[in-house]
Amino acid sequence: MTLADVAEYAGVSASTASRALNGRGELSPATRAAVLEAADILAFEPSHLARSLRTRRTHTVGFVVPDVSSPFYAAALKGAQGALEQAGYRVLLMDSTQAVDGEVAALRTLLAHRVDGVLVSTVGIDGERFDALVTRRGIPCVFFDSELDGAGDGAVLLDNAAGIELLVEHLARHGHTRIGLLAGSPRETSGRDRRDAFVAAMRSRGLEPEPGLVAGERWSLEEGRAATRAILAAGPRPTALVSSSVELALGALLACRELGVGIPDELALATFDDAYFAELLDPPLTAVAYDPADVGRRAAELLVAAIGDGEVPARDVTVPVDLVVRRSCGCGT
Amino acid sequence: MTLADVAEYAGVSASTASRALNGRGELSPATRAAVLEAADILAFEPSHLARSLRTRRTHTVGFVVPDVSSPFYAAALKGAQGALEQAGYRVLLMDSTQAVDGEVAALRTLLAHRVDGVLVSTVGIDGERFDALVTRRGIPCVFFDSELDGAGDGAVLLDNAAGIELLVEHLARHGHTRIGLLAGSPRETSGRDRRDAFVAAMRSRGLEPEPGLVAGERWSLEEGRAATRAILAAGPRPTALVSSSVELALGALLACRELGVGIPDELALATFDDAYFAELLDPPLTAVAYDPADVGRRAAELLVAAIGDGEVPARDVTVPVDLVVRRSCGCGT
DNA sequence: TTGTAAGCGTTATCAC
DNA sequence: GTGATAACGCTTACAA
Repeated sequence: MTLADVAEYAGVSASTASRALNGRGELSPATRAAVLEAADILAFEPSHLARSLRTRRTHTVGFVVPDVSSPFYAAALKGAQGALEQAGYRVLLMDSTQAVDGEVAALRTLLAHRVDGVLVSTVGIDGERFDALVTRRGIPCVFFDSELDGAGDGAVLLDNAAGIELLVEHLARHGHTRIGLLAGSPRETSGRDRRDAFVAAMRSRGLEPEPGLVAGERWSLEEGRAATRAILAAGPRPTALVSSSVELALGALLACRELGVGIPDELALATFDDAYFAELLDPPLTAVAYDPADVGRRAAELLVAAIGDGEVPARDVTVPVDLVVRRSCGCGT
Repeated sequence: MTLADVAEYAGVSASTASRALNGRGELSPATRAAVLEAADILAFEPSHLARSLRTRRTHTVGFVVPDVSSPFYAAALKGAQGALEQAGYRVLLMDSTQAVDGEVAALRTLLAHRVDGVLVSTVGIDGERFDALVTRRGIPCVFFDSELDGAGDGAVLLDNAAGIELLVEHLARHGHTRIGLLAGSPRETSGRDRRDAFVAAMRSRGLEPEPGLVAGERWSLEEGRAATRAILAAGPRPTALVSSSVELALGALLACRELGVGIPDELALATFDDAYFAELLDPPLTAVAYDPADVGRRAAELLVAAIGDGEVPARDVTVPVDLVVRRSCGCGT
C-alpha cells in the first residue's frame, strides 16, 4: 500500500492524497473524505522512510546508555521514551556496553539512521571524536547523568555535590570521622563529581579523606564488593562508608555479610541512588533519592526544544536529590 | 556528504562508488581504493533511509514491551539488543505501557518505520488486530515472555509450569498445605500459565486451591501488597504463599512487615523470578531463577532467522528455570 | 482546488 | 570495469 495506491483508489493525484492525509493546503471536503476513506480501506500506513528522505527529518532520536539493563538507565529510558513519544519522536536504542568504542559505534549507527538528535549518557568519549561525529554535523545532543564538559546542547545532571554532602553530613552527625568512599567510574562526570564532592565534604569538616579508604572505579555490584573488601583490609577500618551508587552499596552489603562485619554497628553505610527495594533490604539502606525517569524526561524535553529551535542556548538542568534515612546509617536501631 | 559527493571526489560515477563501498561487482582495485579514500576523507556515512527505501529492508527491528523500566524487560532488551546488533539490526523501542491500545499504537508506529520484524511481549492484543497489523503484512514476529496463541513466527517462553511446580513442591515439602497465590495479569499468557500451573500443582497433591487464597491481576509491587493483605484478611490464613513475580513478592514482604506477619515463620514465601538483590533482602527470597537476558537473546535469534529464511517453521523455545533456595521459604532458619 | 514534476540518496538494471 | 538511468514512496513548488 503506497500513497499512489490510495490516490488511485480515491481517484485523485498523489499530491492531493498527500495533502489530504497531512491536512495541508486547501482542498474540497469531498476529496479529503474520499482520500481518508481510501486510506482507511486500504489500511495505508505512510512510509516514514520515504517521508524522512524527502523532508530530511526522521522524527527519530537516538538514546545511548552504558547499560540498558541497569535500573537507573532503564528508568531514564522509560521517562525519555514517554516524553519523546508525546512529542512525536521514536527512540532508537543503543547500548555502549560501558566502552568508549561502543559509544562511538553507537553514534555512527545513529548518524547513518539520520536521527534528528541524540540523548547520551557518556562513558567518556573524547571531545574530538564527539565533535567530528556529532557537533560538526549539527546533530542536536543533550547529555544526561554524565556529560562531556561544554559539548552538546544541554545536559541534565543529578545534584551530585548536594547528594554526597547530604550523605557525609548525615554520617558525620552520627559521629563518624573515619569515612570511606566507594567510588564509581572516574571516566564519567557522575563518578568524578561524586568523588570530588566527597573530598570537599570531608575537608569542609576538617577531615582528610584517606587514600586507603577510597576505592572502586566501575559501577557494579562486584566492584562494590571488591572495593569494600579492599577498604576493610587496608589498615584501620573506617566506621562508615559512603557509596556512589546502589550497585556499589549492594556489593558492600554482600562483602560485609561475607566478612561478618555488622551494618550499621561495625560499619555504617549510606549511598547515592535509591532503589524501590531499598526499604526491604537487610538492613534497609539509607540513600540519596531522586526520580530517574525524570532525568530521562527532562533530557528529552531539552532535546526536543533543541531540535525545534535549532540552537537553544545550552541549558543545563540539575535534578534535585533527597536524603531518605533508613537503618544502614545507624538510625532507628 | 552524499554518495554523489564521494563519487565526484573520487572522479567516478555514483554507481561505481556504491559498488566500491558495498564490495559488490568487479571493479579495478585502483578505483575501489580511490572511492574508499574519498569516503574516508569526507567522513561519508551512507544514508540508511535512502538505502532502505531502495532495498526495502531497514535492518531495524521493533521491540515492544509492557514496561521497559521493569528489570525483566530491561534485561531482555539488553540481551536482544546485543544479539540484534551482532546480526546487523538496530532496535526501535516501544513501551506499550501495559495497555492493549498502547501495544497497537506501538505496532502501527513500527509498521510506519518499515521494520524488518518485531519482538513483542504482548499484554493481550487480540488475534484479529494482530493479524491485520502484522500477519497480513508479512512482518516476521516473535513473541517472548507472553505470546498470542498460534500467532507469529515463534515464541520464547519461560518454563512457567515447571517453575510453579518447583515452588509448590518445595513449600509442600516444608509441610504446607494451605498455600496461597499472588497472581499476575490474566491477560498475559505468563500470568495465566502460572496461575493454571499453581492449580495443577496443588491438585496433583490432593490440595484444592481456595478461591480466597488466590489474588492479584497486575504485575506490580503495589498489587502484591494489596493482594497479600486481601489474602491475609480472608478467613483462615494460609501458611505459605507462592508469588508469580518478584514485584509481587516484594509487595508481599512489605505487607507482611506492615501487618507484623513474620516471614517465614508465620508465612512462608517463594516466588517466580529471581532478582540480583534477592540474597540481600530481609529475609532472602527463595525464588525460581532464569536468565532474562537470554530470553531476549533467544527471541532475537529466532527473529533474525525468521527474517532471513522468510518462513521458518514456527519454533517455540522454552527457557529452563531453577529453584534457588534461600530463607523466605523457611529453609536454614 | 487539484495536478505535474522534481527531488530526497541510494541501489539495480542495463548498456557500453 | 564503469556509467547512465530508473525506481524506491513520499512532499512540495509551481502550474493550471
